Order: sequence, then C-alpha cells, then structure tokens
Amino acid sequence: MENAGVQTVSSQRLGKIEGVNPSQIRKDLSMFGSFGHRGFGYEVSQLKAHITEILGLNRKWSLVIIGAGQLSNVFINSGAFRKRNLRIRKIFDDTPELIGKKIKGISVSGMKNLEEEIDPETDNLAIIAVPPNRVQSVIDRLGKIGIKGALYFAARAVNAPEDMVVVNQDVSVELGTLTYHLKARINQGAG
Amino acid sequence: MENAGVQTVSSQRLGKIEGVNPSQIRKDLSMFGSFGHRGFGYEVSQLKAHITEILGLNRKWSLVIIGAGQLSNVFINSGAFRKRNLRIRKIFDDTPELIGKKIKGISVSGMKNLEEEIDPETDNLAIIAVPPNRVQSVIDRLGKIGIKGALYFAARAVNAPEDMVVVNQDVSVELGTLTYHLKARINQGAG
DNA sequence: TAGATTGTTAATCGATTAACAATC
DNA sequence: TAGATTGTTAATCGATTAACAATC
Repeated sequence: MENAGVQTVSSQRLGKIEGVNPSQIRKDLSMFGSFGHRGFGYEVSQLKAHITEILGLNRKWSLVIIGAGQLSNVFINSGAFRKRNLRIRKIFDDTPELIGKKIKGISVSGMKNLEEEIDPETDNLAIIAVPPNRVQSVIDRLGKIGIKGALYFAARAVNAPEDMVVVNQDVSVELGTLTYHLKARINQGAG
Repeated sequence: MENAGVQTVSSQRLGKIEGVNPSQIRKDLSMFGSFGHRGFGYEVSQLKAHITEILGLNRKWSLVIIGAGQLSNVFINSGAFRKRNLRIRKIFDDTPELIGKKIKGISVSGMKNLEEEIDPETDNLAIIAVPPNRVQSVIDRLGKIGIKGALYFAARAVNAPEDMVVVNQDVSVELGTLTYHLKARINQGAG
C-alpha cells in the first residue's frame, strides 16, 4: 500500500484484504497500542512502522544458516532477510569444497566448528536447512550453546529447550492442506 | 514412529510429541472416525493410513510449477512430492534457454502457453514460484482456467476466486514470529 | 456540524479441556 | 479381572464479533 501511495487505511479495508472481520483488526492492533485516528483510520506508513516494531524488525538481527544446499541459496539470494534487518553472518556445511570459501560474501565453516564459531550474544537465530534426519541433532547443538530461535524445514516434530523458539516451515503441511481441501471439493462436485 | 518400529501409540504420547492436550488428539481424530482401540491406543500404521486418506494423499495428484528458479529446483529435487503421490507434470518459465528442455525429466514450457497446456482435469494444483510482483497475475490466469488449488511464496496478500484454495508459505511470516518472540525474551532478560 | 471510524466493552460463538462411561 | 485408554459429552475457557460511546 505504501508503494501504491495509499495514505490511509481503515480496519474495514484491511479486513477485506486479509479476509477477516474489521473488529478483529482493531482488537488485535489495540493489544499493542492505539495506532489509528477515529473517523479516519490508520496512516499506512505509521502503521507499518508500528507493526515493524511489534515484530522486533526495527532492530538488527544476526543469524546463521546451517547447511549450504539449494534451499540455503534461495535464502541467501532472496533479499527477504536484508529487507528485514536480518543479517546472515555465517554458513555452516560439511562440503569440503565450500569450507573456507564465501557464498555471496558470507563465509562457510565446517559443521564441527559450530559451537566454536557461533556466539548467541552475536547470533540471535538460526536457519536450519539440513536433511530432515539431521535437524534434531543441529537443534540440540544450537540449544546447548544458547541459541534462542530457529527455523527448520522437515516433516517431523522436534524437541527443543524450553526457552528456545523453534518454528517449522516444511512445505508438507501446506501440501496436505491443499489436497485435503481439493479432495473435499472434488467429492462435492461428484456428489 | 513407523520407521522406529513403534506399533502402538496413545493420545497421551501423541499429545506429548506435538505439545497438545491428549483430549485434543482424540477429539480431532474422532471428527473423522474411530481409529483407536480402547485400552490400547492407536496402531501406528493404521493411523498413518487413515491420516493419509483424510488429507487426500492416498490418491495421485498432478501439479504444475510456475517459475523455474532456485526455489522450484528445491521442490523438484526434494522427493517430498513423489513421496506424497504428488507428480510434477510440467514447469512454466520464460527463460529462453529452458523452454523446450527438461529439468529432471519434467518438460519446461513458456509462460504464454500456460492456458493452453494446463488442463484442470489433469492438473489439480499449482506451485507458484515466481517473483512476488508476478504472483497475482499467475493466480488470476490459473483461476480463470479453473485450477482449484495453489501454493505461493510472497510477503503479500492475493485475491483468488471463491472456489480456489490458495495457501501462502512465505518465510517472512515465520521470521517475524521468531523475532517477535526473541524480542520478548530479550526484554524479559533485561528487565 | 454530519459522517466516519476508532478503541473498547459486552455478547456470542467456537475451540479446548476435563471427565467418564464404554470397552479392550 | 484390573488397568489402560478410547470416544464423546459436559464444562470451561478464550477468541471472535457486535455494538457503541468517544472523537476526529
């Protein structure tokens, strides 16, 4: 909206865009403060700034990527991180040809140096892009040195320390969602 | 669990693994049938079969990928699709060097042939892996020819026809979730 | 001022959890 | 049989929505 030059937006309009009730929009936002103006709505740039702050994306974060495969490359090249103040500081992988090299300016270290080269004071979170059967061991190692947040991609549940936020974003769940709904529609069409 | 040779599992144990109340497990499953045995729990292989069927993953699905970038390659190489009976039938992209070629045995066509070469009777769903600003137009085109399900990756909301299930899986949301929680923890630590 | 829209309280709705009879 | 655990009903809890005074 900001790019489109929209100045002001109402809960009504926001609700329509996101497919939720306008009250929901107002209620949710009011949990964090009063960002709107009665009679007018919300100023787009202000609202964006507030949400950015709520999410903690107004400050800089440092992160490491574990695993230097195709998926990691997607992230390294995506710009989604830079745009959100998320700096990829280091990559860990066990491929001999990559260790000691740089990928897009980010240096690659061997997995065995993980504990040594990650400092939770510096690196706030980790993206775990290793094969599914290695995810748990990586989380264990990261948890042990005190990393407090991680994102992983695997069709399985994992264990993590109490004070570590671990989020899964495997495509499997969404694929299941799609086929579940499609199945229902097809049956409906047939019935 | 099946791989680990576990025969039987209780709602108690499943709840522990997923971090939810055992009642929740039983209630949710009972929406679709009675898959357990009183006094014993659920038989792992049977439960898996039931869930597979509920999700519609017991039948074969055909899908197309729009966009032949790095992300598409992750999917093409991942095996997550084949494992779930999801067959990638065709890829669409506008890179001249790719059109007419095959990627891992899947043929690539130009974007302009999209309407011509996709038949919703054959292709049930689409993975949209194009730059964010092109996602909406792809959804419009797919919706028009009657594709009923799509998965896309972009930090923006889209419009789709009523009868089309569109799921977003952009990494941005999860990154925001992580920084939101981390921020709270850090403030807590400081306070 | 009249019209619009917020922020918030109250009402509704649905989802989660507890409890327990059924039963393996 | 005694112990365990489901499937389901009832109770609780929380989330969503409606309503409206405040006010721009």
